Amino acid sequence: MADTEAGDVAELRSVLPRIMQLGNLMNRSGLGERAMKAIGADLDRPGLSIILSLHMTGKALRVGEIADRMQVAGPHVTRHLHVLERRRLVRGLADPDDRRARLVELTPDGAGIADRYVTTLLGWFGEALSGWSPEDRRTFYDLLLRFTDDFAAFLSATGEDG
Amino acid sequence: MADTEAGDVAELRSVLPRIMQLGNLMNRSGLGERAMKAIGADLDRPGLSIILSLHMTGKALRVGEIADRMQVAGPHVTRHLHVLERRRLVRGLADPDDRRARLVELTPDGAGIADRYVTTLLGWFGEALSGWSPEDRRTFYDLLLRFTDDFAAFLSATGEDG
DNA sequence: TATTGTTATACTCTATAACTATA
DNA sequence: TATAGTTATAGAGTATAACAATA
Repeated sequence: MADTEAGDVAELRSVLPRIMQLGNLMNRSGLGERAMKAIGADLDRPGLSIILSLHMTGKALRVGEIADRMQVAGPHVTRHLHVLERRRLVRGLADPDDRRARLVELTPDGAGIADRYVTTLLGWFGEALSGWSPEDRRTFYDLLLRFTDDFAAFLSATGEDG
Repeated sequence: MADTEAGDVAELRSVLPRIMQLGNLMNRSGLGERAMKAIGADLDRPGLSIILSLHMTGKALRVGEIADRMQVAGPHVTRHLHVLERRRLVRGLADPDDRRARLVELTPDGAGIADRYVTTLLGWFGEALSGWSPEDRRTFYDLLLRFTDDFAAFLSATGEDG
């Protein structure tokens, strides 16, 4: 048992850099810029992030909800929404239930960009995984889902009290 | 075959948000700040990133090599190295082979912070995975390694020519 | 002439504070 | 009095340009 624990830690230690690397590949590394270029769009990262939040949710969101999903402060979203609205990629609606709030939704143009962006990224992942067996892909998807769920749950469980 | 392909794409589409989420958990989400707090250190993110680069490589690096690993421009590294040097977390050495270059290495203090940081993160991952069977962990580690390798290889293969 | 690194400068991203309108 | 959002302001992170020293 002690051996098993020690082995696990050693193994995990060798994996940690890869998890970090994956995080960097997704965020830094110019992956997003490359995909934007591939689809002929030129949004900055905050703008893209807003559009993807709306796209992945599939419905109109309040400004605060977008900020929560992006994990940024409210004013940051407000500012970038101005740009997106001017470019007719999103539009604001009144919230019938609360007149303080503002609902934001994608225009067809905005939805098109989001969809092409996601499709491009999917294509790249598919190519990177083209040498994998269907079983390995499936297993990887399952375990990755489980891992993100468990890790996010751990973080939120330990984040509030300790 | 067509069905298999379509199924794969649909599956991948459902996984992509999780890969993005994992990237966000690693980079945004305050995970790093939390770990810094847990070990009683107070480095900013660029400083931490420099120290981790040195720690993971395990040897002295040139300024340009650090910048490459962090995927940032050179002057950014130079600036933050000043701070780290003033705090005695890294120190610069002359490169005997090339007098233009400067080698940077961790001091014991710097190495201590890097090690405690990594150990803290490892502990958290271990806790998040505490409900997993050893077989599932092992499989996840293997596939994650393979995925980051394959994806990084795909990006660098397609990045230069097309 | 090309490369390593630094200094100087400017731009992007994001947070905090102060405020307005509605609840 | 509390909440949703905006405006104004400030600070961190990062890039580009200009330069110095060595190759």
